[in-house]
Formats: sequence, C-alpha cells, structure tokens
Amino acid sequence: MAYPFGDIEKKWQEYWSEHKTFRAENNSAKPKFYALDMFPYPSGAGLHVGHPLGYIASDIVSRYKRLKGFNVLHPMGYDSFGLPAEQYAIQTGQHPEKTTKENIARYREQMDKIGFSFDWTREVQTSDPNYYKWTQWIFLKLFNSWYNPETDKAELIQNLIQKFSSQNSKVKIGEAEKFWNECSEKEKSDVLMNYRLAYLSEAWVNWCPQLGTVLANEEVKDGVSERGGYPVERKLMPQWSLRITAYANRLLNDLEKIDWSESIKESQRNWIGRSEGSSLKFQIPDSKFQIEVFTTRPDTVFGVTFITLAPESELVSRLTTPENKKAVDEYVHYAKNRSERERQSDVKKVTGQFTGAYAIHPFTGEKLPIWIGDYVLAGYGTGAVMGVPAHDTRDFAFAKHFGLPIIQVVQPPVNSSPNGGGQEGASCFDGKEGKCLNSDLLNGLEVKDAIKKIISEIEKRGLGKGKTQFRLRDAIFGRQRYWGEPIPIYYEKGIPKVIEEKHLPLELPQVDKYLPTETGEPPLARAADWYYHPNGGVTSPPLRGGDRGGVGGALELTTMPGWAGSSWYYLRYMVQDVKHIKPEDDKAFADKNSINYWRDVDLYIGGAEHATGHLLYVRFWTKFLFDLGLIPVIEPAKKLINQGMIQGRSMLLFRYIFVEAEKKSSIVSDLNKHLEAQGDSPYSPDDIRAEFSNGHLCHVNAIHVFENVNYRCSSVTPIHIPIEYVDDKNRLFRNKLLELQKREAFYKESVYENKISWSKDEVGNEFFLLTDEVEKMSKSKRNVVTPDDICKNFGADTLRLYEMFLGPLEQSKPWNTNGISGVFGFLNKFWRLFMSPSGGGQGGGQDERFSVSNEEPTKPELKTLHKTIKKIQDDIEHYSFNTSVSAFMICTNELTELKCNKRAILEPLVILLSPFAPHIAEELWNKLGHKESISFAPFPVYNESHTIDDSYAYPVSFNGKMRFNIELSLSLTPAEIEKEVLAFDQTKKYLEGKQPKKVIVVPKKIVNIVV
RNA sequence: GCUCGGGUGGUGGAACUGGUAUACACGCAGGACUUAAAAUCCUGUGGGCAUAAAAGCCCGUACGGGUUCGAUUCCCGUCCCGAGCACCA
Repeated sequence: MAYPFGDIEKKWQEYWSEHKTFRAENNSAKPKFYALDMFPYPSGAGLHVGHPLGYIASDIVSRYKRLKGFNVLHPMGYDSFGLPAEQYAIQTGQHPEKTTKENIARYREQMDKIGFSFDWTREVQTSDPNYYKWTQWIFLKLFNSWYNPETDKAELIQNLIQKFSSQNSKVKIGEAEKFWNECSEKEKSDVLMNYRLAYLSEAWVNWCPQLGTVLANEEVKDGVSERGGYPVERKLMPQWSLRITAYANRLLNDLEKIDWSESIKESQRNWIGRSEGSSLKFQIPDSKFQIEVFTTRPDTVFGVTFITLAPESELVSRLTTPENKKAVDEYVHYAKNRSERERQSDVKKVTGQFTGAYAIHPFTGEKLPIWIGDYVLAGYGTGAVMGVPAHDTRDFAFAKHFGLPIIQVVQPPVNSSPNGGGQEGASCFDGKEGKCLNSDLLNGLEVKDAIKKIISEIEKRGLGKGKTQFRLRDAIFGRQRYWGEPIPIYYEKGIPKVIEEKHLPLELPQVDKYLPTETGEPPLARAADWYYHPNGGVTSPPLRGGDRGGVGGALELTTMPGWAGSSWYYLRYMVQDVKHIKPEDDKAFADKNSINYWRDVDLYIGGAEHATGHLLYVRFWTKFLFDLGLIPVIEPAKKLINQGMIQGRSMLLFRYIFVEAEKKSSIVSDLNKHLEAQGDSPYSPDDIRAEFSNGHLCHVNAIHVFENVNYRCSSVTPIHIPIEYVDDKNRLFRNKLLELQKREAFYKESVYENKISWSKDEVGNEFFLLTDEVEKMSKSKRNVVTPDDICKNFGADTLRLYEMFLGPLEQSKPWNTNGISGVFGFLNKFWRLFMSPSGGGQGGGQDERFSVSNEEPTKPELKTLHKTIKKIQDDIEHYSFNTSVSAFMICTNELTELKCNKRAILEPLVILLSPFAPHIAEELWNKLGHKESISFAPFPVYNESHTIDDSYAYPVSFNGKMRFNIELSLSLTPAEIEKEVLAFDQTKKYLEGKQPKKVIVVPKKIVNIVV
C-alpha cells in the first residue's frame, strides 16, 4: 500500500502556514541568502507543470540553505498587470482587477499544494496601488534625473538646470540656439526632455493597431506582436521613453561581474550591440547642410562611391533636387508604408531612389551621388551610411542593382575564401583583414592599423571622430492601455509636470469601457475626472486646472508597460511583512536597513525568454537606483539560472480542404509541401493512398479524392484538440469528439465529424489517430497540464522529485509522466525503511508500524549514508537536482538491501531528503520524536573516513581496452601494483607471451598495459 | 549570414579536472507471492558473432580525421537539432 501522502501533506502545509515557519527575519545574526523566482503573470489557465520547475529548484536550495544555517528569503508574488486580463475585460466588460484576483487565488491554491517554503507575508502584486505607488515614485526619480557623461552616472536634473542657468549656456531649440536664461518655460521643458532619463519625445514606434498600443522592440518578433501575433507598423508619435541607452556601456561591461548563463549574457551583448568606429562628415556643395555617417570601417573610406540616407531622414526633403522630387516623394511614401514585417521578410529586395544631390568626398574631393534606400535604418547611427560596395554586402547589392561604381580598397589575405575577391563587379569582401590599396595614405597598411591611422587623420582634419555606437534603443515606456500603472504626469499649458510625491499613488480611474475612445485616445481618456491639481490631488473633489490656464491640468493618458513593476520587485520583497504594511507606515519603496541587509539576490531562477526584456530592465533600474544612492548594489542578482521550458504535447487534427483542379498530380505536391514544412518526409502517391486508407491523413471534405483525382489540396489547417479529450495512444474517440463539440462551438464549426474516416478499436469503438507535436504549453494550444492531478494522485513530494528527476534544470523537455511511478515507488520504499509490518503481514502489508532501531550502524551502512551526504551536498551546490534524486534512490536501494532501520542512519537521511520532499521528511522527523520542524535541523556533516576503502578493484586494460578487475590494497605503491598485476594469471593470457611495452598505473584509477 | 548551446540504449538521462561508457528510472521480457488482479519483490535487458551452457570475441557516445598508454570528455573538419541576433553600416 502507498504511504499516506494525502494526510501527511495536508497536515504539514497547515503546520507551516500556522507557524509561519518560513517567515524571514530582517534582523538576524545568520548569514543571508536570497533566493528569487521570476514571479508569474497569473493567467486564466492556472499554474501549469512548467511553472513549478524553477520554484521547486529554488525551494530545494532555500531549504538546503536553512539547514546550513542561513537566514533565507524566498518570496513569491504576482506580475499582475498585463494584456490578457485586459483583453478579457474588453470582451466581458469585467474589471481586469476581478479576473486578476480570481487567477491569483487559483495560483495561490495550486502553489500551496506543492509545499513551497515561501514567505507569504512578503507577497507583492504589481497591480496593487500600495505597490505601484513606488513604481510611480521611481518613474518620477527617472524623470527628475539626467545622465552625466562626465561622472558616468545619473544625477538630479536640478544639477543640470543649475549648470545651464549659472553659465547661461547656449541650448538648442529646434535648429536655433538660444541662451538658457532667455528661454520660455516651455522651451526649457523641451530642452530638458533631451536629458531626462524618462522623457517625452516624438519617436518612431512599433504600433500595433489590433492591440491599440505601441510595443517595445523586444515585444515584437518577426514583425508581429509577441502576444497575439498581430501585425506591427512604424508610426511617429509622442511617446514616453526611458533613456536606457545612457547605461549601454555599463550594462555591457558589468555582465563580466555576474554569474549568469553564457547564453543570456550573449543575448544581452547582442541586444546592446556595441560597435566601434568613427563618425565622418560629408559636405554638400552650395548647401548649409552636411551629412554625417557612422562607420565601423573608416579604413575603406577611399572605396566610398555613394551615400545612402534612410527614407525617414530629415535631410531627404532638404537635399532632393526639384527634378527628382516626385520620384523621391513616391519612394519615401512607399518605404514608410511598408510594414515592419514586409521590410524584414524581403530583406533581399533592393529598393532605393536617387535624390539628385551630391556630396563631396572629404579626402578625394570627388562628387558622390546621394541616394535613399530602406536598407538604411533611421534609428541607428545617423540614419545615413557611406556606400562602400566593394567591402559591404548591402552596399554591394545596392550598387549592383543601381549600377553604381565599385572600387576595391582592401586586398583580402591569400588564404581567405576562394572567391572573396572584392574585385570590381565580382563579389564583395567584408572581412576585417587584408591590406589597403587604392587608398592614398593608407596604402599597404593592414586593416587594423589603417583604422587607427584614418581615425586620427579624420580627427586631425575635423571631419569627425572615433565613436562607439550601440544598437540598443531607448525603451518606449507608454502604452495606450488601461491595465497598467498610470504615468504620474499631468500637463499644464502643454508642459508635462510631475505629480507631487504626497499624492501618490495615482490610482487607476474607473472607466465605462476598456477600449480607446472614438477619437482614438487611450482608455484613460474615458475617465470622468482625470485631472490633477497640485493642491488637491486627483480625488474628491477634483479641481480642474485644465490645459488652457490656471494651475494643474489633464493627466497623462498612457500607462506603463508590463515590465515596469517587475524592474524593481526584488527590492520590495526585502521589506518585512510587506503584504500587511499600512499605507501610512509605508515610507519608502524599501527601507534602508532591509536593503542593506539583503542587498541583492543570491540565486535567481526563471525563464530564458526574459533575456533581453525583464533581465535588462531590472539591471538598468538597479544601476539607476544605485546612482541615486538608494541601494548599495549595481547588479540585481549574482547568480542566474534559466530553467528549461517544459513543453506540452499538442494533439493535432489536420483539416484538409480539397477543391477541384485540372491537374492530377497537384494533390500529391500540395500535401508534400505541407509535410515537408512539418519536417516529415514527402509521400509518394501510393503512400498517401495508404495513409488515407489508414485514416491518418483522412480528415477531408472529399473522401473519394483518389477515385476522382481532379482535386487539389487547397489548405491544411491544424486544429488543436484539448488533450483531456485524447487518450494516451493519441486516439480521439468519436464519442469524445461529440462531447467536445457539444461543449465548444468552435469544434462544431471547424471539425467535420462525419467526414473523418474513423478506425475501430478491439471492442468496436470508433477513434481517429491524432498527430502529436511538442509545442510551448499554452492555453491556446489546448495542451496545458496542471500539477493538480499529480498532487492528488501521487502527492506533492512525488511531483517535486519527479520534476527534478526529468533532467538537468536548464534543459527544455516535453512533459510526460512515464517515469513518475519510479519516483513514487522510491518514496514508498524510503517510507518502508522506517516501517515494519506489525501483524507479520505479507510484503509490507497493510498494517505498517513505525519501527526504528537504536543499534550501532555497521560500516557499509555508514558508507552508504556518508557517500549520499557528499553527493547531495555537491549536487545542490551545482544545481544538479536530477542526479540527487538518483542518489537518494541508490541509497534507499542499498539500505533496503542491508535491511537497515537504524536511527543513526535514517535520521540524517531524513534531513538530507527534506529539501526535496519536505512533507514526508517532516512526518518521519516527527515520528522520530522531534517536536520542532525539520526546516531548521542541522545538515548532516560528511565524514570522509566512513567512505574510505582500504582496497580498490583496479580495472586492468590492455591497449586501452578494459579486460578484468583486480582487487588490490590502496596502500600499494604504483610499482607494487604493477608487480601484482603482471603476476596475475589473467594478465598472462592477454599478454600472449609478449613483453609489455609499458605499464601505466594511476593509483585509485586504472592500470593500462601497452603490448 | 553571425553568435551561443547541444547530438550517448526502445525512452528520460548518468559519467568529477581525459581513466571500467550506458548509473538511476521508465519501458519491455521472464519469475515469486496471489483463486485472480493490483501492490510488492527477484532476474534479465546497447548491437552483433559464437556456444548445449559458461567463458570468449568484435562493434559501439551524430559522422570523418588528429593528439594520447587511454577520448563521450581535448583539437580540426563535416552533418543535424535548438536558442539568440539579423539590412545595426
């Protein structure tokens, strides 16, 4: 019979909750350990089996650290602002707060059943006004700060204002310059916007019409929105942004200081994208304008044959000659209206237009035609490039397409790729090695040296200077959405002003609908009294200043993006009992003492999908708060582990639609096109015929397709069947489908039940064999598996062990429960070590009685125990939890074999197991007579002397092939070992009478004889 | 295209800094207990050759080379899978 996990787990979960066992103290003499999980977005599908993977790992480490005498902070909360709740609100009219609350309750219930040692008194929710008050507060700090390049850190904007006014500096107003002290309030505000770390500007944004909002770069994948997959366009609009680019260098350099996975660091490096080069100015004859370009290859300057501007560049309209105006306007119009997706998908398509204008080559004085091309990005560098077709593939393609001249200026090294010529017309060579030619003062120099020389020359002649450019863009911070933190800004006479700190939080107003207004304003515009007055705040009664005069004004209508709240939440957890703190006692985002005690996260576990989003922003905010002296650390987390994704197994039914066609063969090729796209091998017509008759592919509108071959496959649509309707052999039974169709109209409409060619099982039930596919686990794919059933059927301890046993934490793997019985079996076997059958029943019987002996342990028993202590300790330190589970199994198998039920062995073993399977461990600990929770028991100390053997079975190899073992004393010297081995009977056999050439003896490892 | 991971039995996966490849578990096969089933326990299980049986031999960590007494591990080349970036000048 199985051990009574149900009762045990309930009992101890209640005990921990009642005794607040895992409440972390901020005043402690113990060393601190902060283990953090990326908090979840509470989605409507509930917690699936992938979520706990990381939580279990961090929980094991947390519990282990407690046993090791650390004061452990292991908190949990919710990233509860976000799009899905809002989309749901739009559909149903329900306030997103309501669904969010419900989802959180469900998550909590599920988490509680897994037995995590979270300190729930520190729970945070980003959508809680008590929390987002401080998110808004940090925003105000960003607004009121600028980045001082001289001190290389953020400083108060007040310092800059002071500087401007005391020096009466000249500042730029549009294209004009003006003295600071002569500027109007509005002009001053505009100037400062170029410095503030949170600023408002006209910016090209990723606009997603379907979602009605702008998206950050990392929220756009392949030209469509990450959430929902809707098309994204480029649009110029006023936007709040954060000046993360000011931190680009530090974000890049400090990666060296943290122990994060190489892949995350690499992603961040790519994303920040530092490149070193030079700026260079090209004069335009008879014009007040000039073109500045950025290049990483100033050494190729003598190969420049044209200049290309981005279509969005301001210079375009100014430089275009009258006779080219029409063509240029048309091209610009075309380029701007190409969606981001089109632009990215046909990268190979070369488009462009000549402006009619020319620039002067700064070294040769030659006339260079100025072109526009949409391969030049407006947002990078200066939005203009110098075209060096011989040594840049894009310039090459452009020059080829428009018949522009190509001049080779670098001779590739001889051993480089065979056809990488760089010769005029042939192909281009973009390697950063070789010798310069046709390059005046650079001739004969190696590329590297040429770069140095030309930069100093450029600088000497005042043509430009050496420069570092980053790919990273400022982060767009406003969202035209309801369910996010309101941005604490109001507009007085058109000037953005901050809300006073004492009026925070600026709470989300009630609105009648969660949609944009008829005039296209964000949902917050629907709020009746969305005005601010510095004397009265926002609330009762709102004093309206209005936009046109008086004090106060309309509040900002956009809200913050999803990542705002998560950029600093690790700090909020540091506050003792933060969940129950009263607003009037809440004096800081986190109090100084707490911050100085906990400092930073020691272990952070979460998904790799946040590599360039959350994980970059949280580093940015950390550095900013550090600069302001608010926190003592420059990085949020010392160690980061990315847990692998647990994928789901989707069940797919393909709907093939056939239509009439003229040609016979097309059905085969159409079908094969689809199968190849899926990675399946193509089918011959016979194969397809066979598949159809087997029922595999046969979900079609025209079943008789092979009798009447004049059909072709016009579409193939995969339909996700909810996995709970499918049996473990991928079979969808007809009655199940009917049941599903009754419940969900979608399946009624999309699946033609009477067109399916059903197969029959042994008893005659009709079924159809579905295709399975490993995909991300998600609600929309209908493949979500929750941990609930496993907790119910096997218990939380089994779930915890099984998730760890699945493989290395960082590896992604599809969920399957094939091996769960092994883990469950292990726990039962472990339980039985402590039990003896009371009535002499058979094989463990039903009447188990707790029975542990106080006898002295034997040597083999001690050896097993200490070997396991060492293994578990090493494994946890290396986050290798799958191998620990194996070690526990081996240990239990050995002790069962030894029939060991001795307290001296089992008691330490229970402590050892407790981080992994805390419920069963608490129960056994209690049965062993302890009154306190096992959570703070001392971790057993490894004693090497118990594991040392005096002899070792040496594997003896001949020419590297292992043949047999010899048991030899470990006290022997290598020479003695050699002698023993050579004297051994079997050795003679393998020597076949020959003399050994050489004998290698590695003590305690191996003996190898070379013949 | 560039960068970073990774390829081990039927399956998930072990193997410390080069030293007995396939631990542990699943699955499968056989057996014990049982009226029977479940549960539990035991035995076997990389492939091939060979044998009455035992011993024994050969091949095997994606593929081809190399270094080494010895390579899953290190080096070079190729193929495949996954992830990130992708007209970033």
